[in-house]
Amino acid sequence: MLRMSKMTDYGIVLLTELARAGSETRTARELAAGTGVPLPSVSKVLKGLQGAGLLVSHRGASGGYGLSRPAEHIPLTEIISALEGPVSLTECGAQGGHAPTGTCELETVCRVRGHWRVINRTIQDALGRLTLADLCAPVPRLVGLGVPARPAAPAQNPNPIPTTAGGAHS
Amino acid sequence: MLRMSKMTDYGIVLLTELARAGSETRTARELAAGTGVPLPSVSKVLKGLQGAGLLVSHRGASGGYGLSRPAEHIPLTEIISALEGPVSLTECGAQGGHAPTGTCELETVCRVRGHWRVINRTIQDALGRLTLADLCAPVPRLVGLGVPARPAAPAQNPNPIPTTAGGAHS
DNA sequence: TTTAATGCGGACCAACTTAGTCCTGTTTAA
DNA sequence: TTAAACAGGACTAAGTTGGTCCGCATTAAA
Repeated sequence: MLRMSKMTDYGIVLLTELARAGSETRTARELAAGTGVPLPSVSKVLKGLQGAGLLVSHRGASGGYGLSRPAEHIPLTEIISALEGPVSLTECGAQGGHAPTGTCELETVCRVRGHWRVINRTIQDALGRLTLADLCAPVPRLVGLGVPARPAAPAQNPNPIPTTAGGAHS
Repeated sequence: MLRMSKMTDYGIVLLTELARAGSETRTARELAAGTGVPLPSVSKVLKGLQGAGLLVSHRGASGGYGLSRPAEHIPLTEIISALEGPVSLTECGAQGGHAPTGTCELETVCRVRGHWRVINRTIQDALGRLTLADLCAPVPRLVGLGVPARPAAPAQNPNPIPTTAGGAHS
């Protein structure tokens, strides 16, 4: 499935809500009400985003959270990696030092490893080119994602087999 | 972390090993010995790949597994989705029907959803452009991944903050 | 000065997922 | 007939995740 954790999903929803508030701050309570995310989880996610430097917080009465910089300057990769570590499909290729060489017991025989670095960078590039501001735009009219503007065809994929094993998982 | 499951990782390692064998078949036992992956797991993964149509199996004595088609015609997306469902960062955008509309309780308020479709397709494109044959090539000299050849800079990312929350997760 | 609202930093738990093991068929070449 | 190999389960242990809760520190306003 290759999915993000729910918390990261929450984080993105909360950030877009916050971006819509412009320079005003919002309390965790307000954001919970506005998005439908349960308050304790909102709290936890916001704390994480604050720790990563994406949000600034004001404590005390009439406190709240605000973006630390304009939404245009917050790339999607940074949001994701703030909440669940470096964007990487495999442990071994993670640049953050998650697998400090030696963790993967197959390392000596693994002939695939070098390729993951490239693949991971590709995904990071695609995700990093998208900012929080893009996610706030009303209609998904995203360009410059690194994929040539092109119809729905699977591009240079010359095999006629329907991608994704068809019914196996549906 | 955004990672694949270990089983999928195994699957890819096993498939490359199998691709190296050309048109010969290999037994689960041989593959386990050749890759270092524990035999029961090898068995499980191969069964999955067989069910998805990526492998053909021959039962009985001197049986074994072989690729169902040339490695050049097996895109990476198909391998991944065979072992862990459709390639998608979120449940709600998954094309396989995993979340049959209504699963996500935030659906009515979620303003981000439309964007995920685009993001997911981007990643699918990048991954689908790569085949098993590419993964077998000795050196990662991969082109045409959909990302314009470009230096290591994170592209249009003008913020000075070190991506990935720095020490928080390392 | 007091009060109440708010974020901070944890500990904690239940549920789910994952990786791994094992067992009993069935098939098939020798 | 035999043994090697795949097929298809059930099962378990460990880890992760999502979610809850609590007491504390901070601060604006009454």
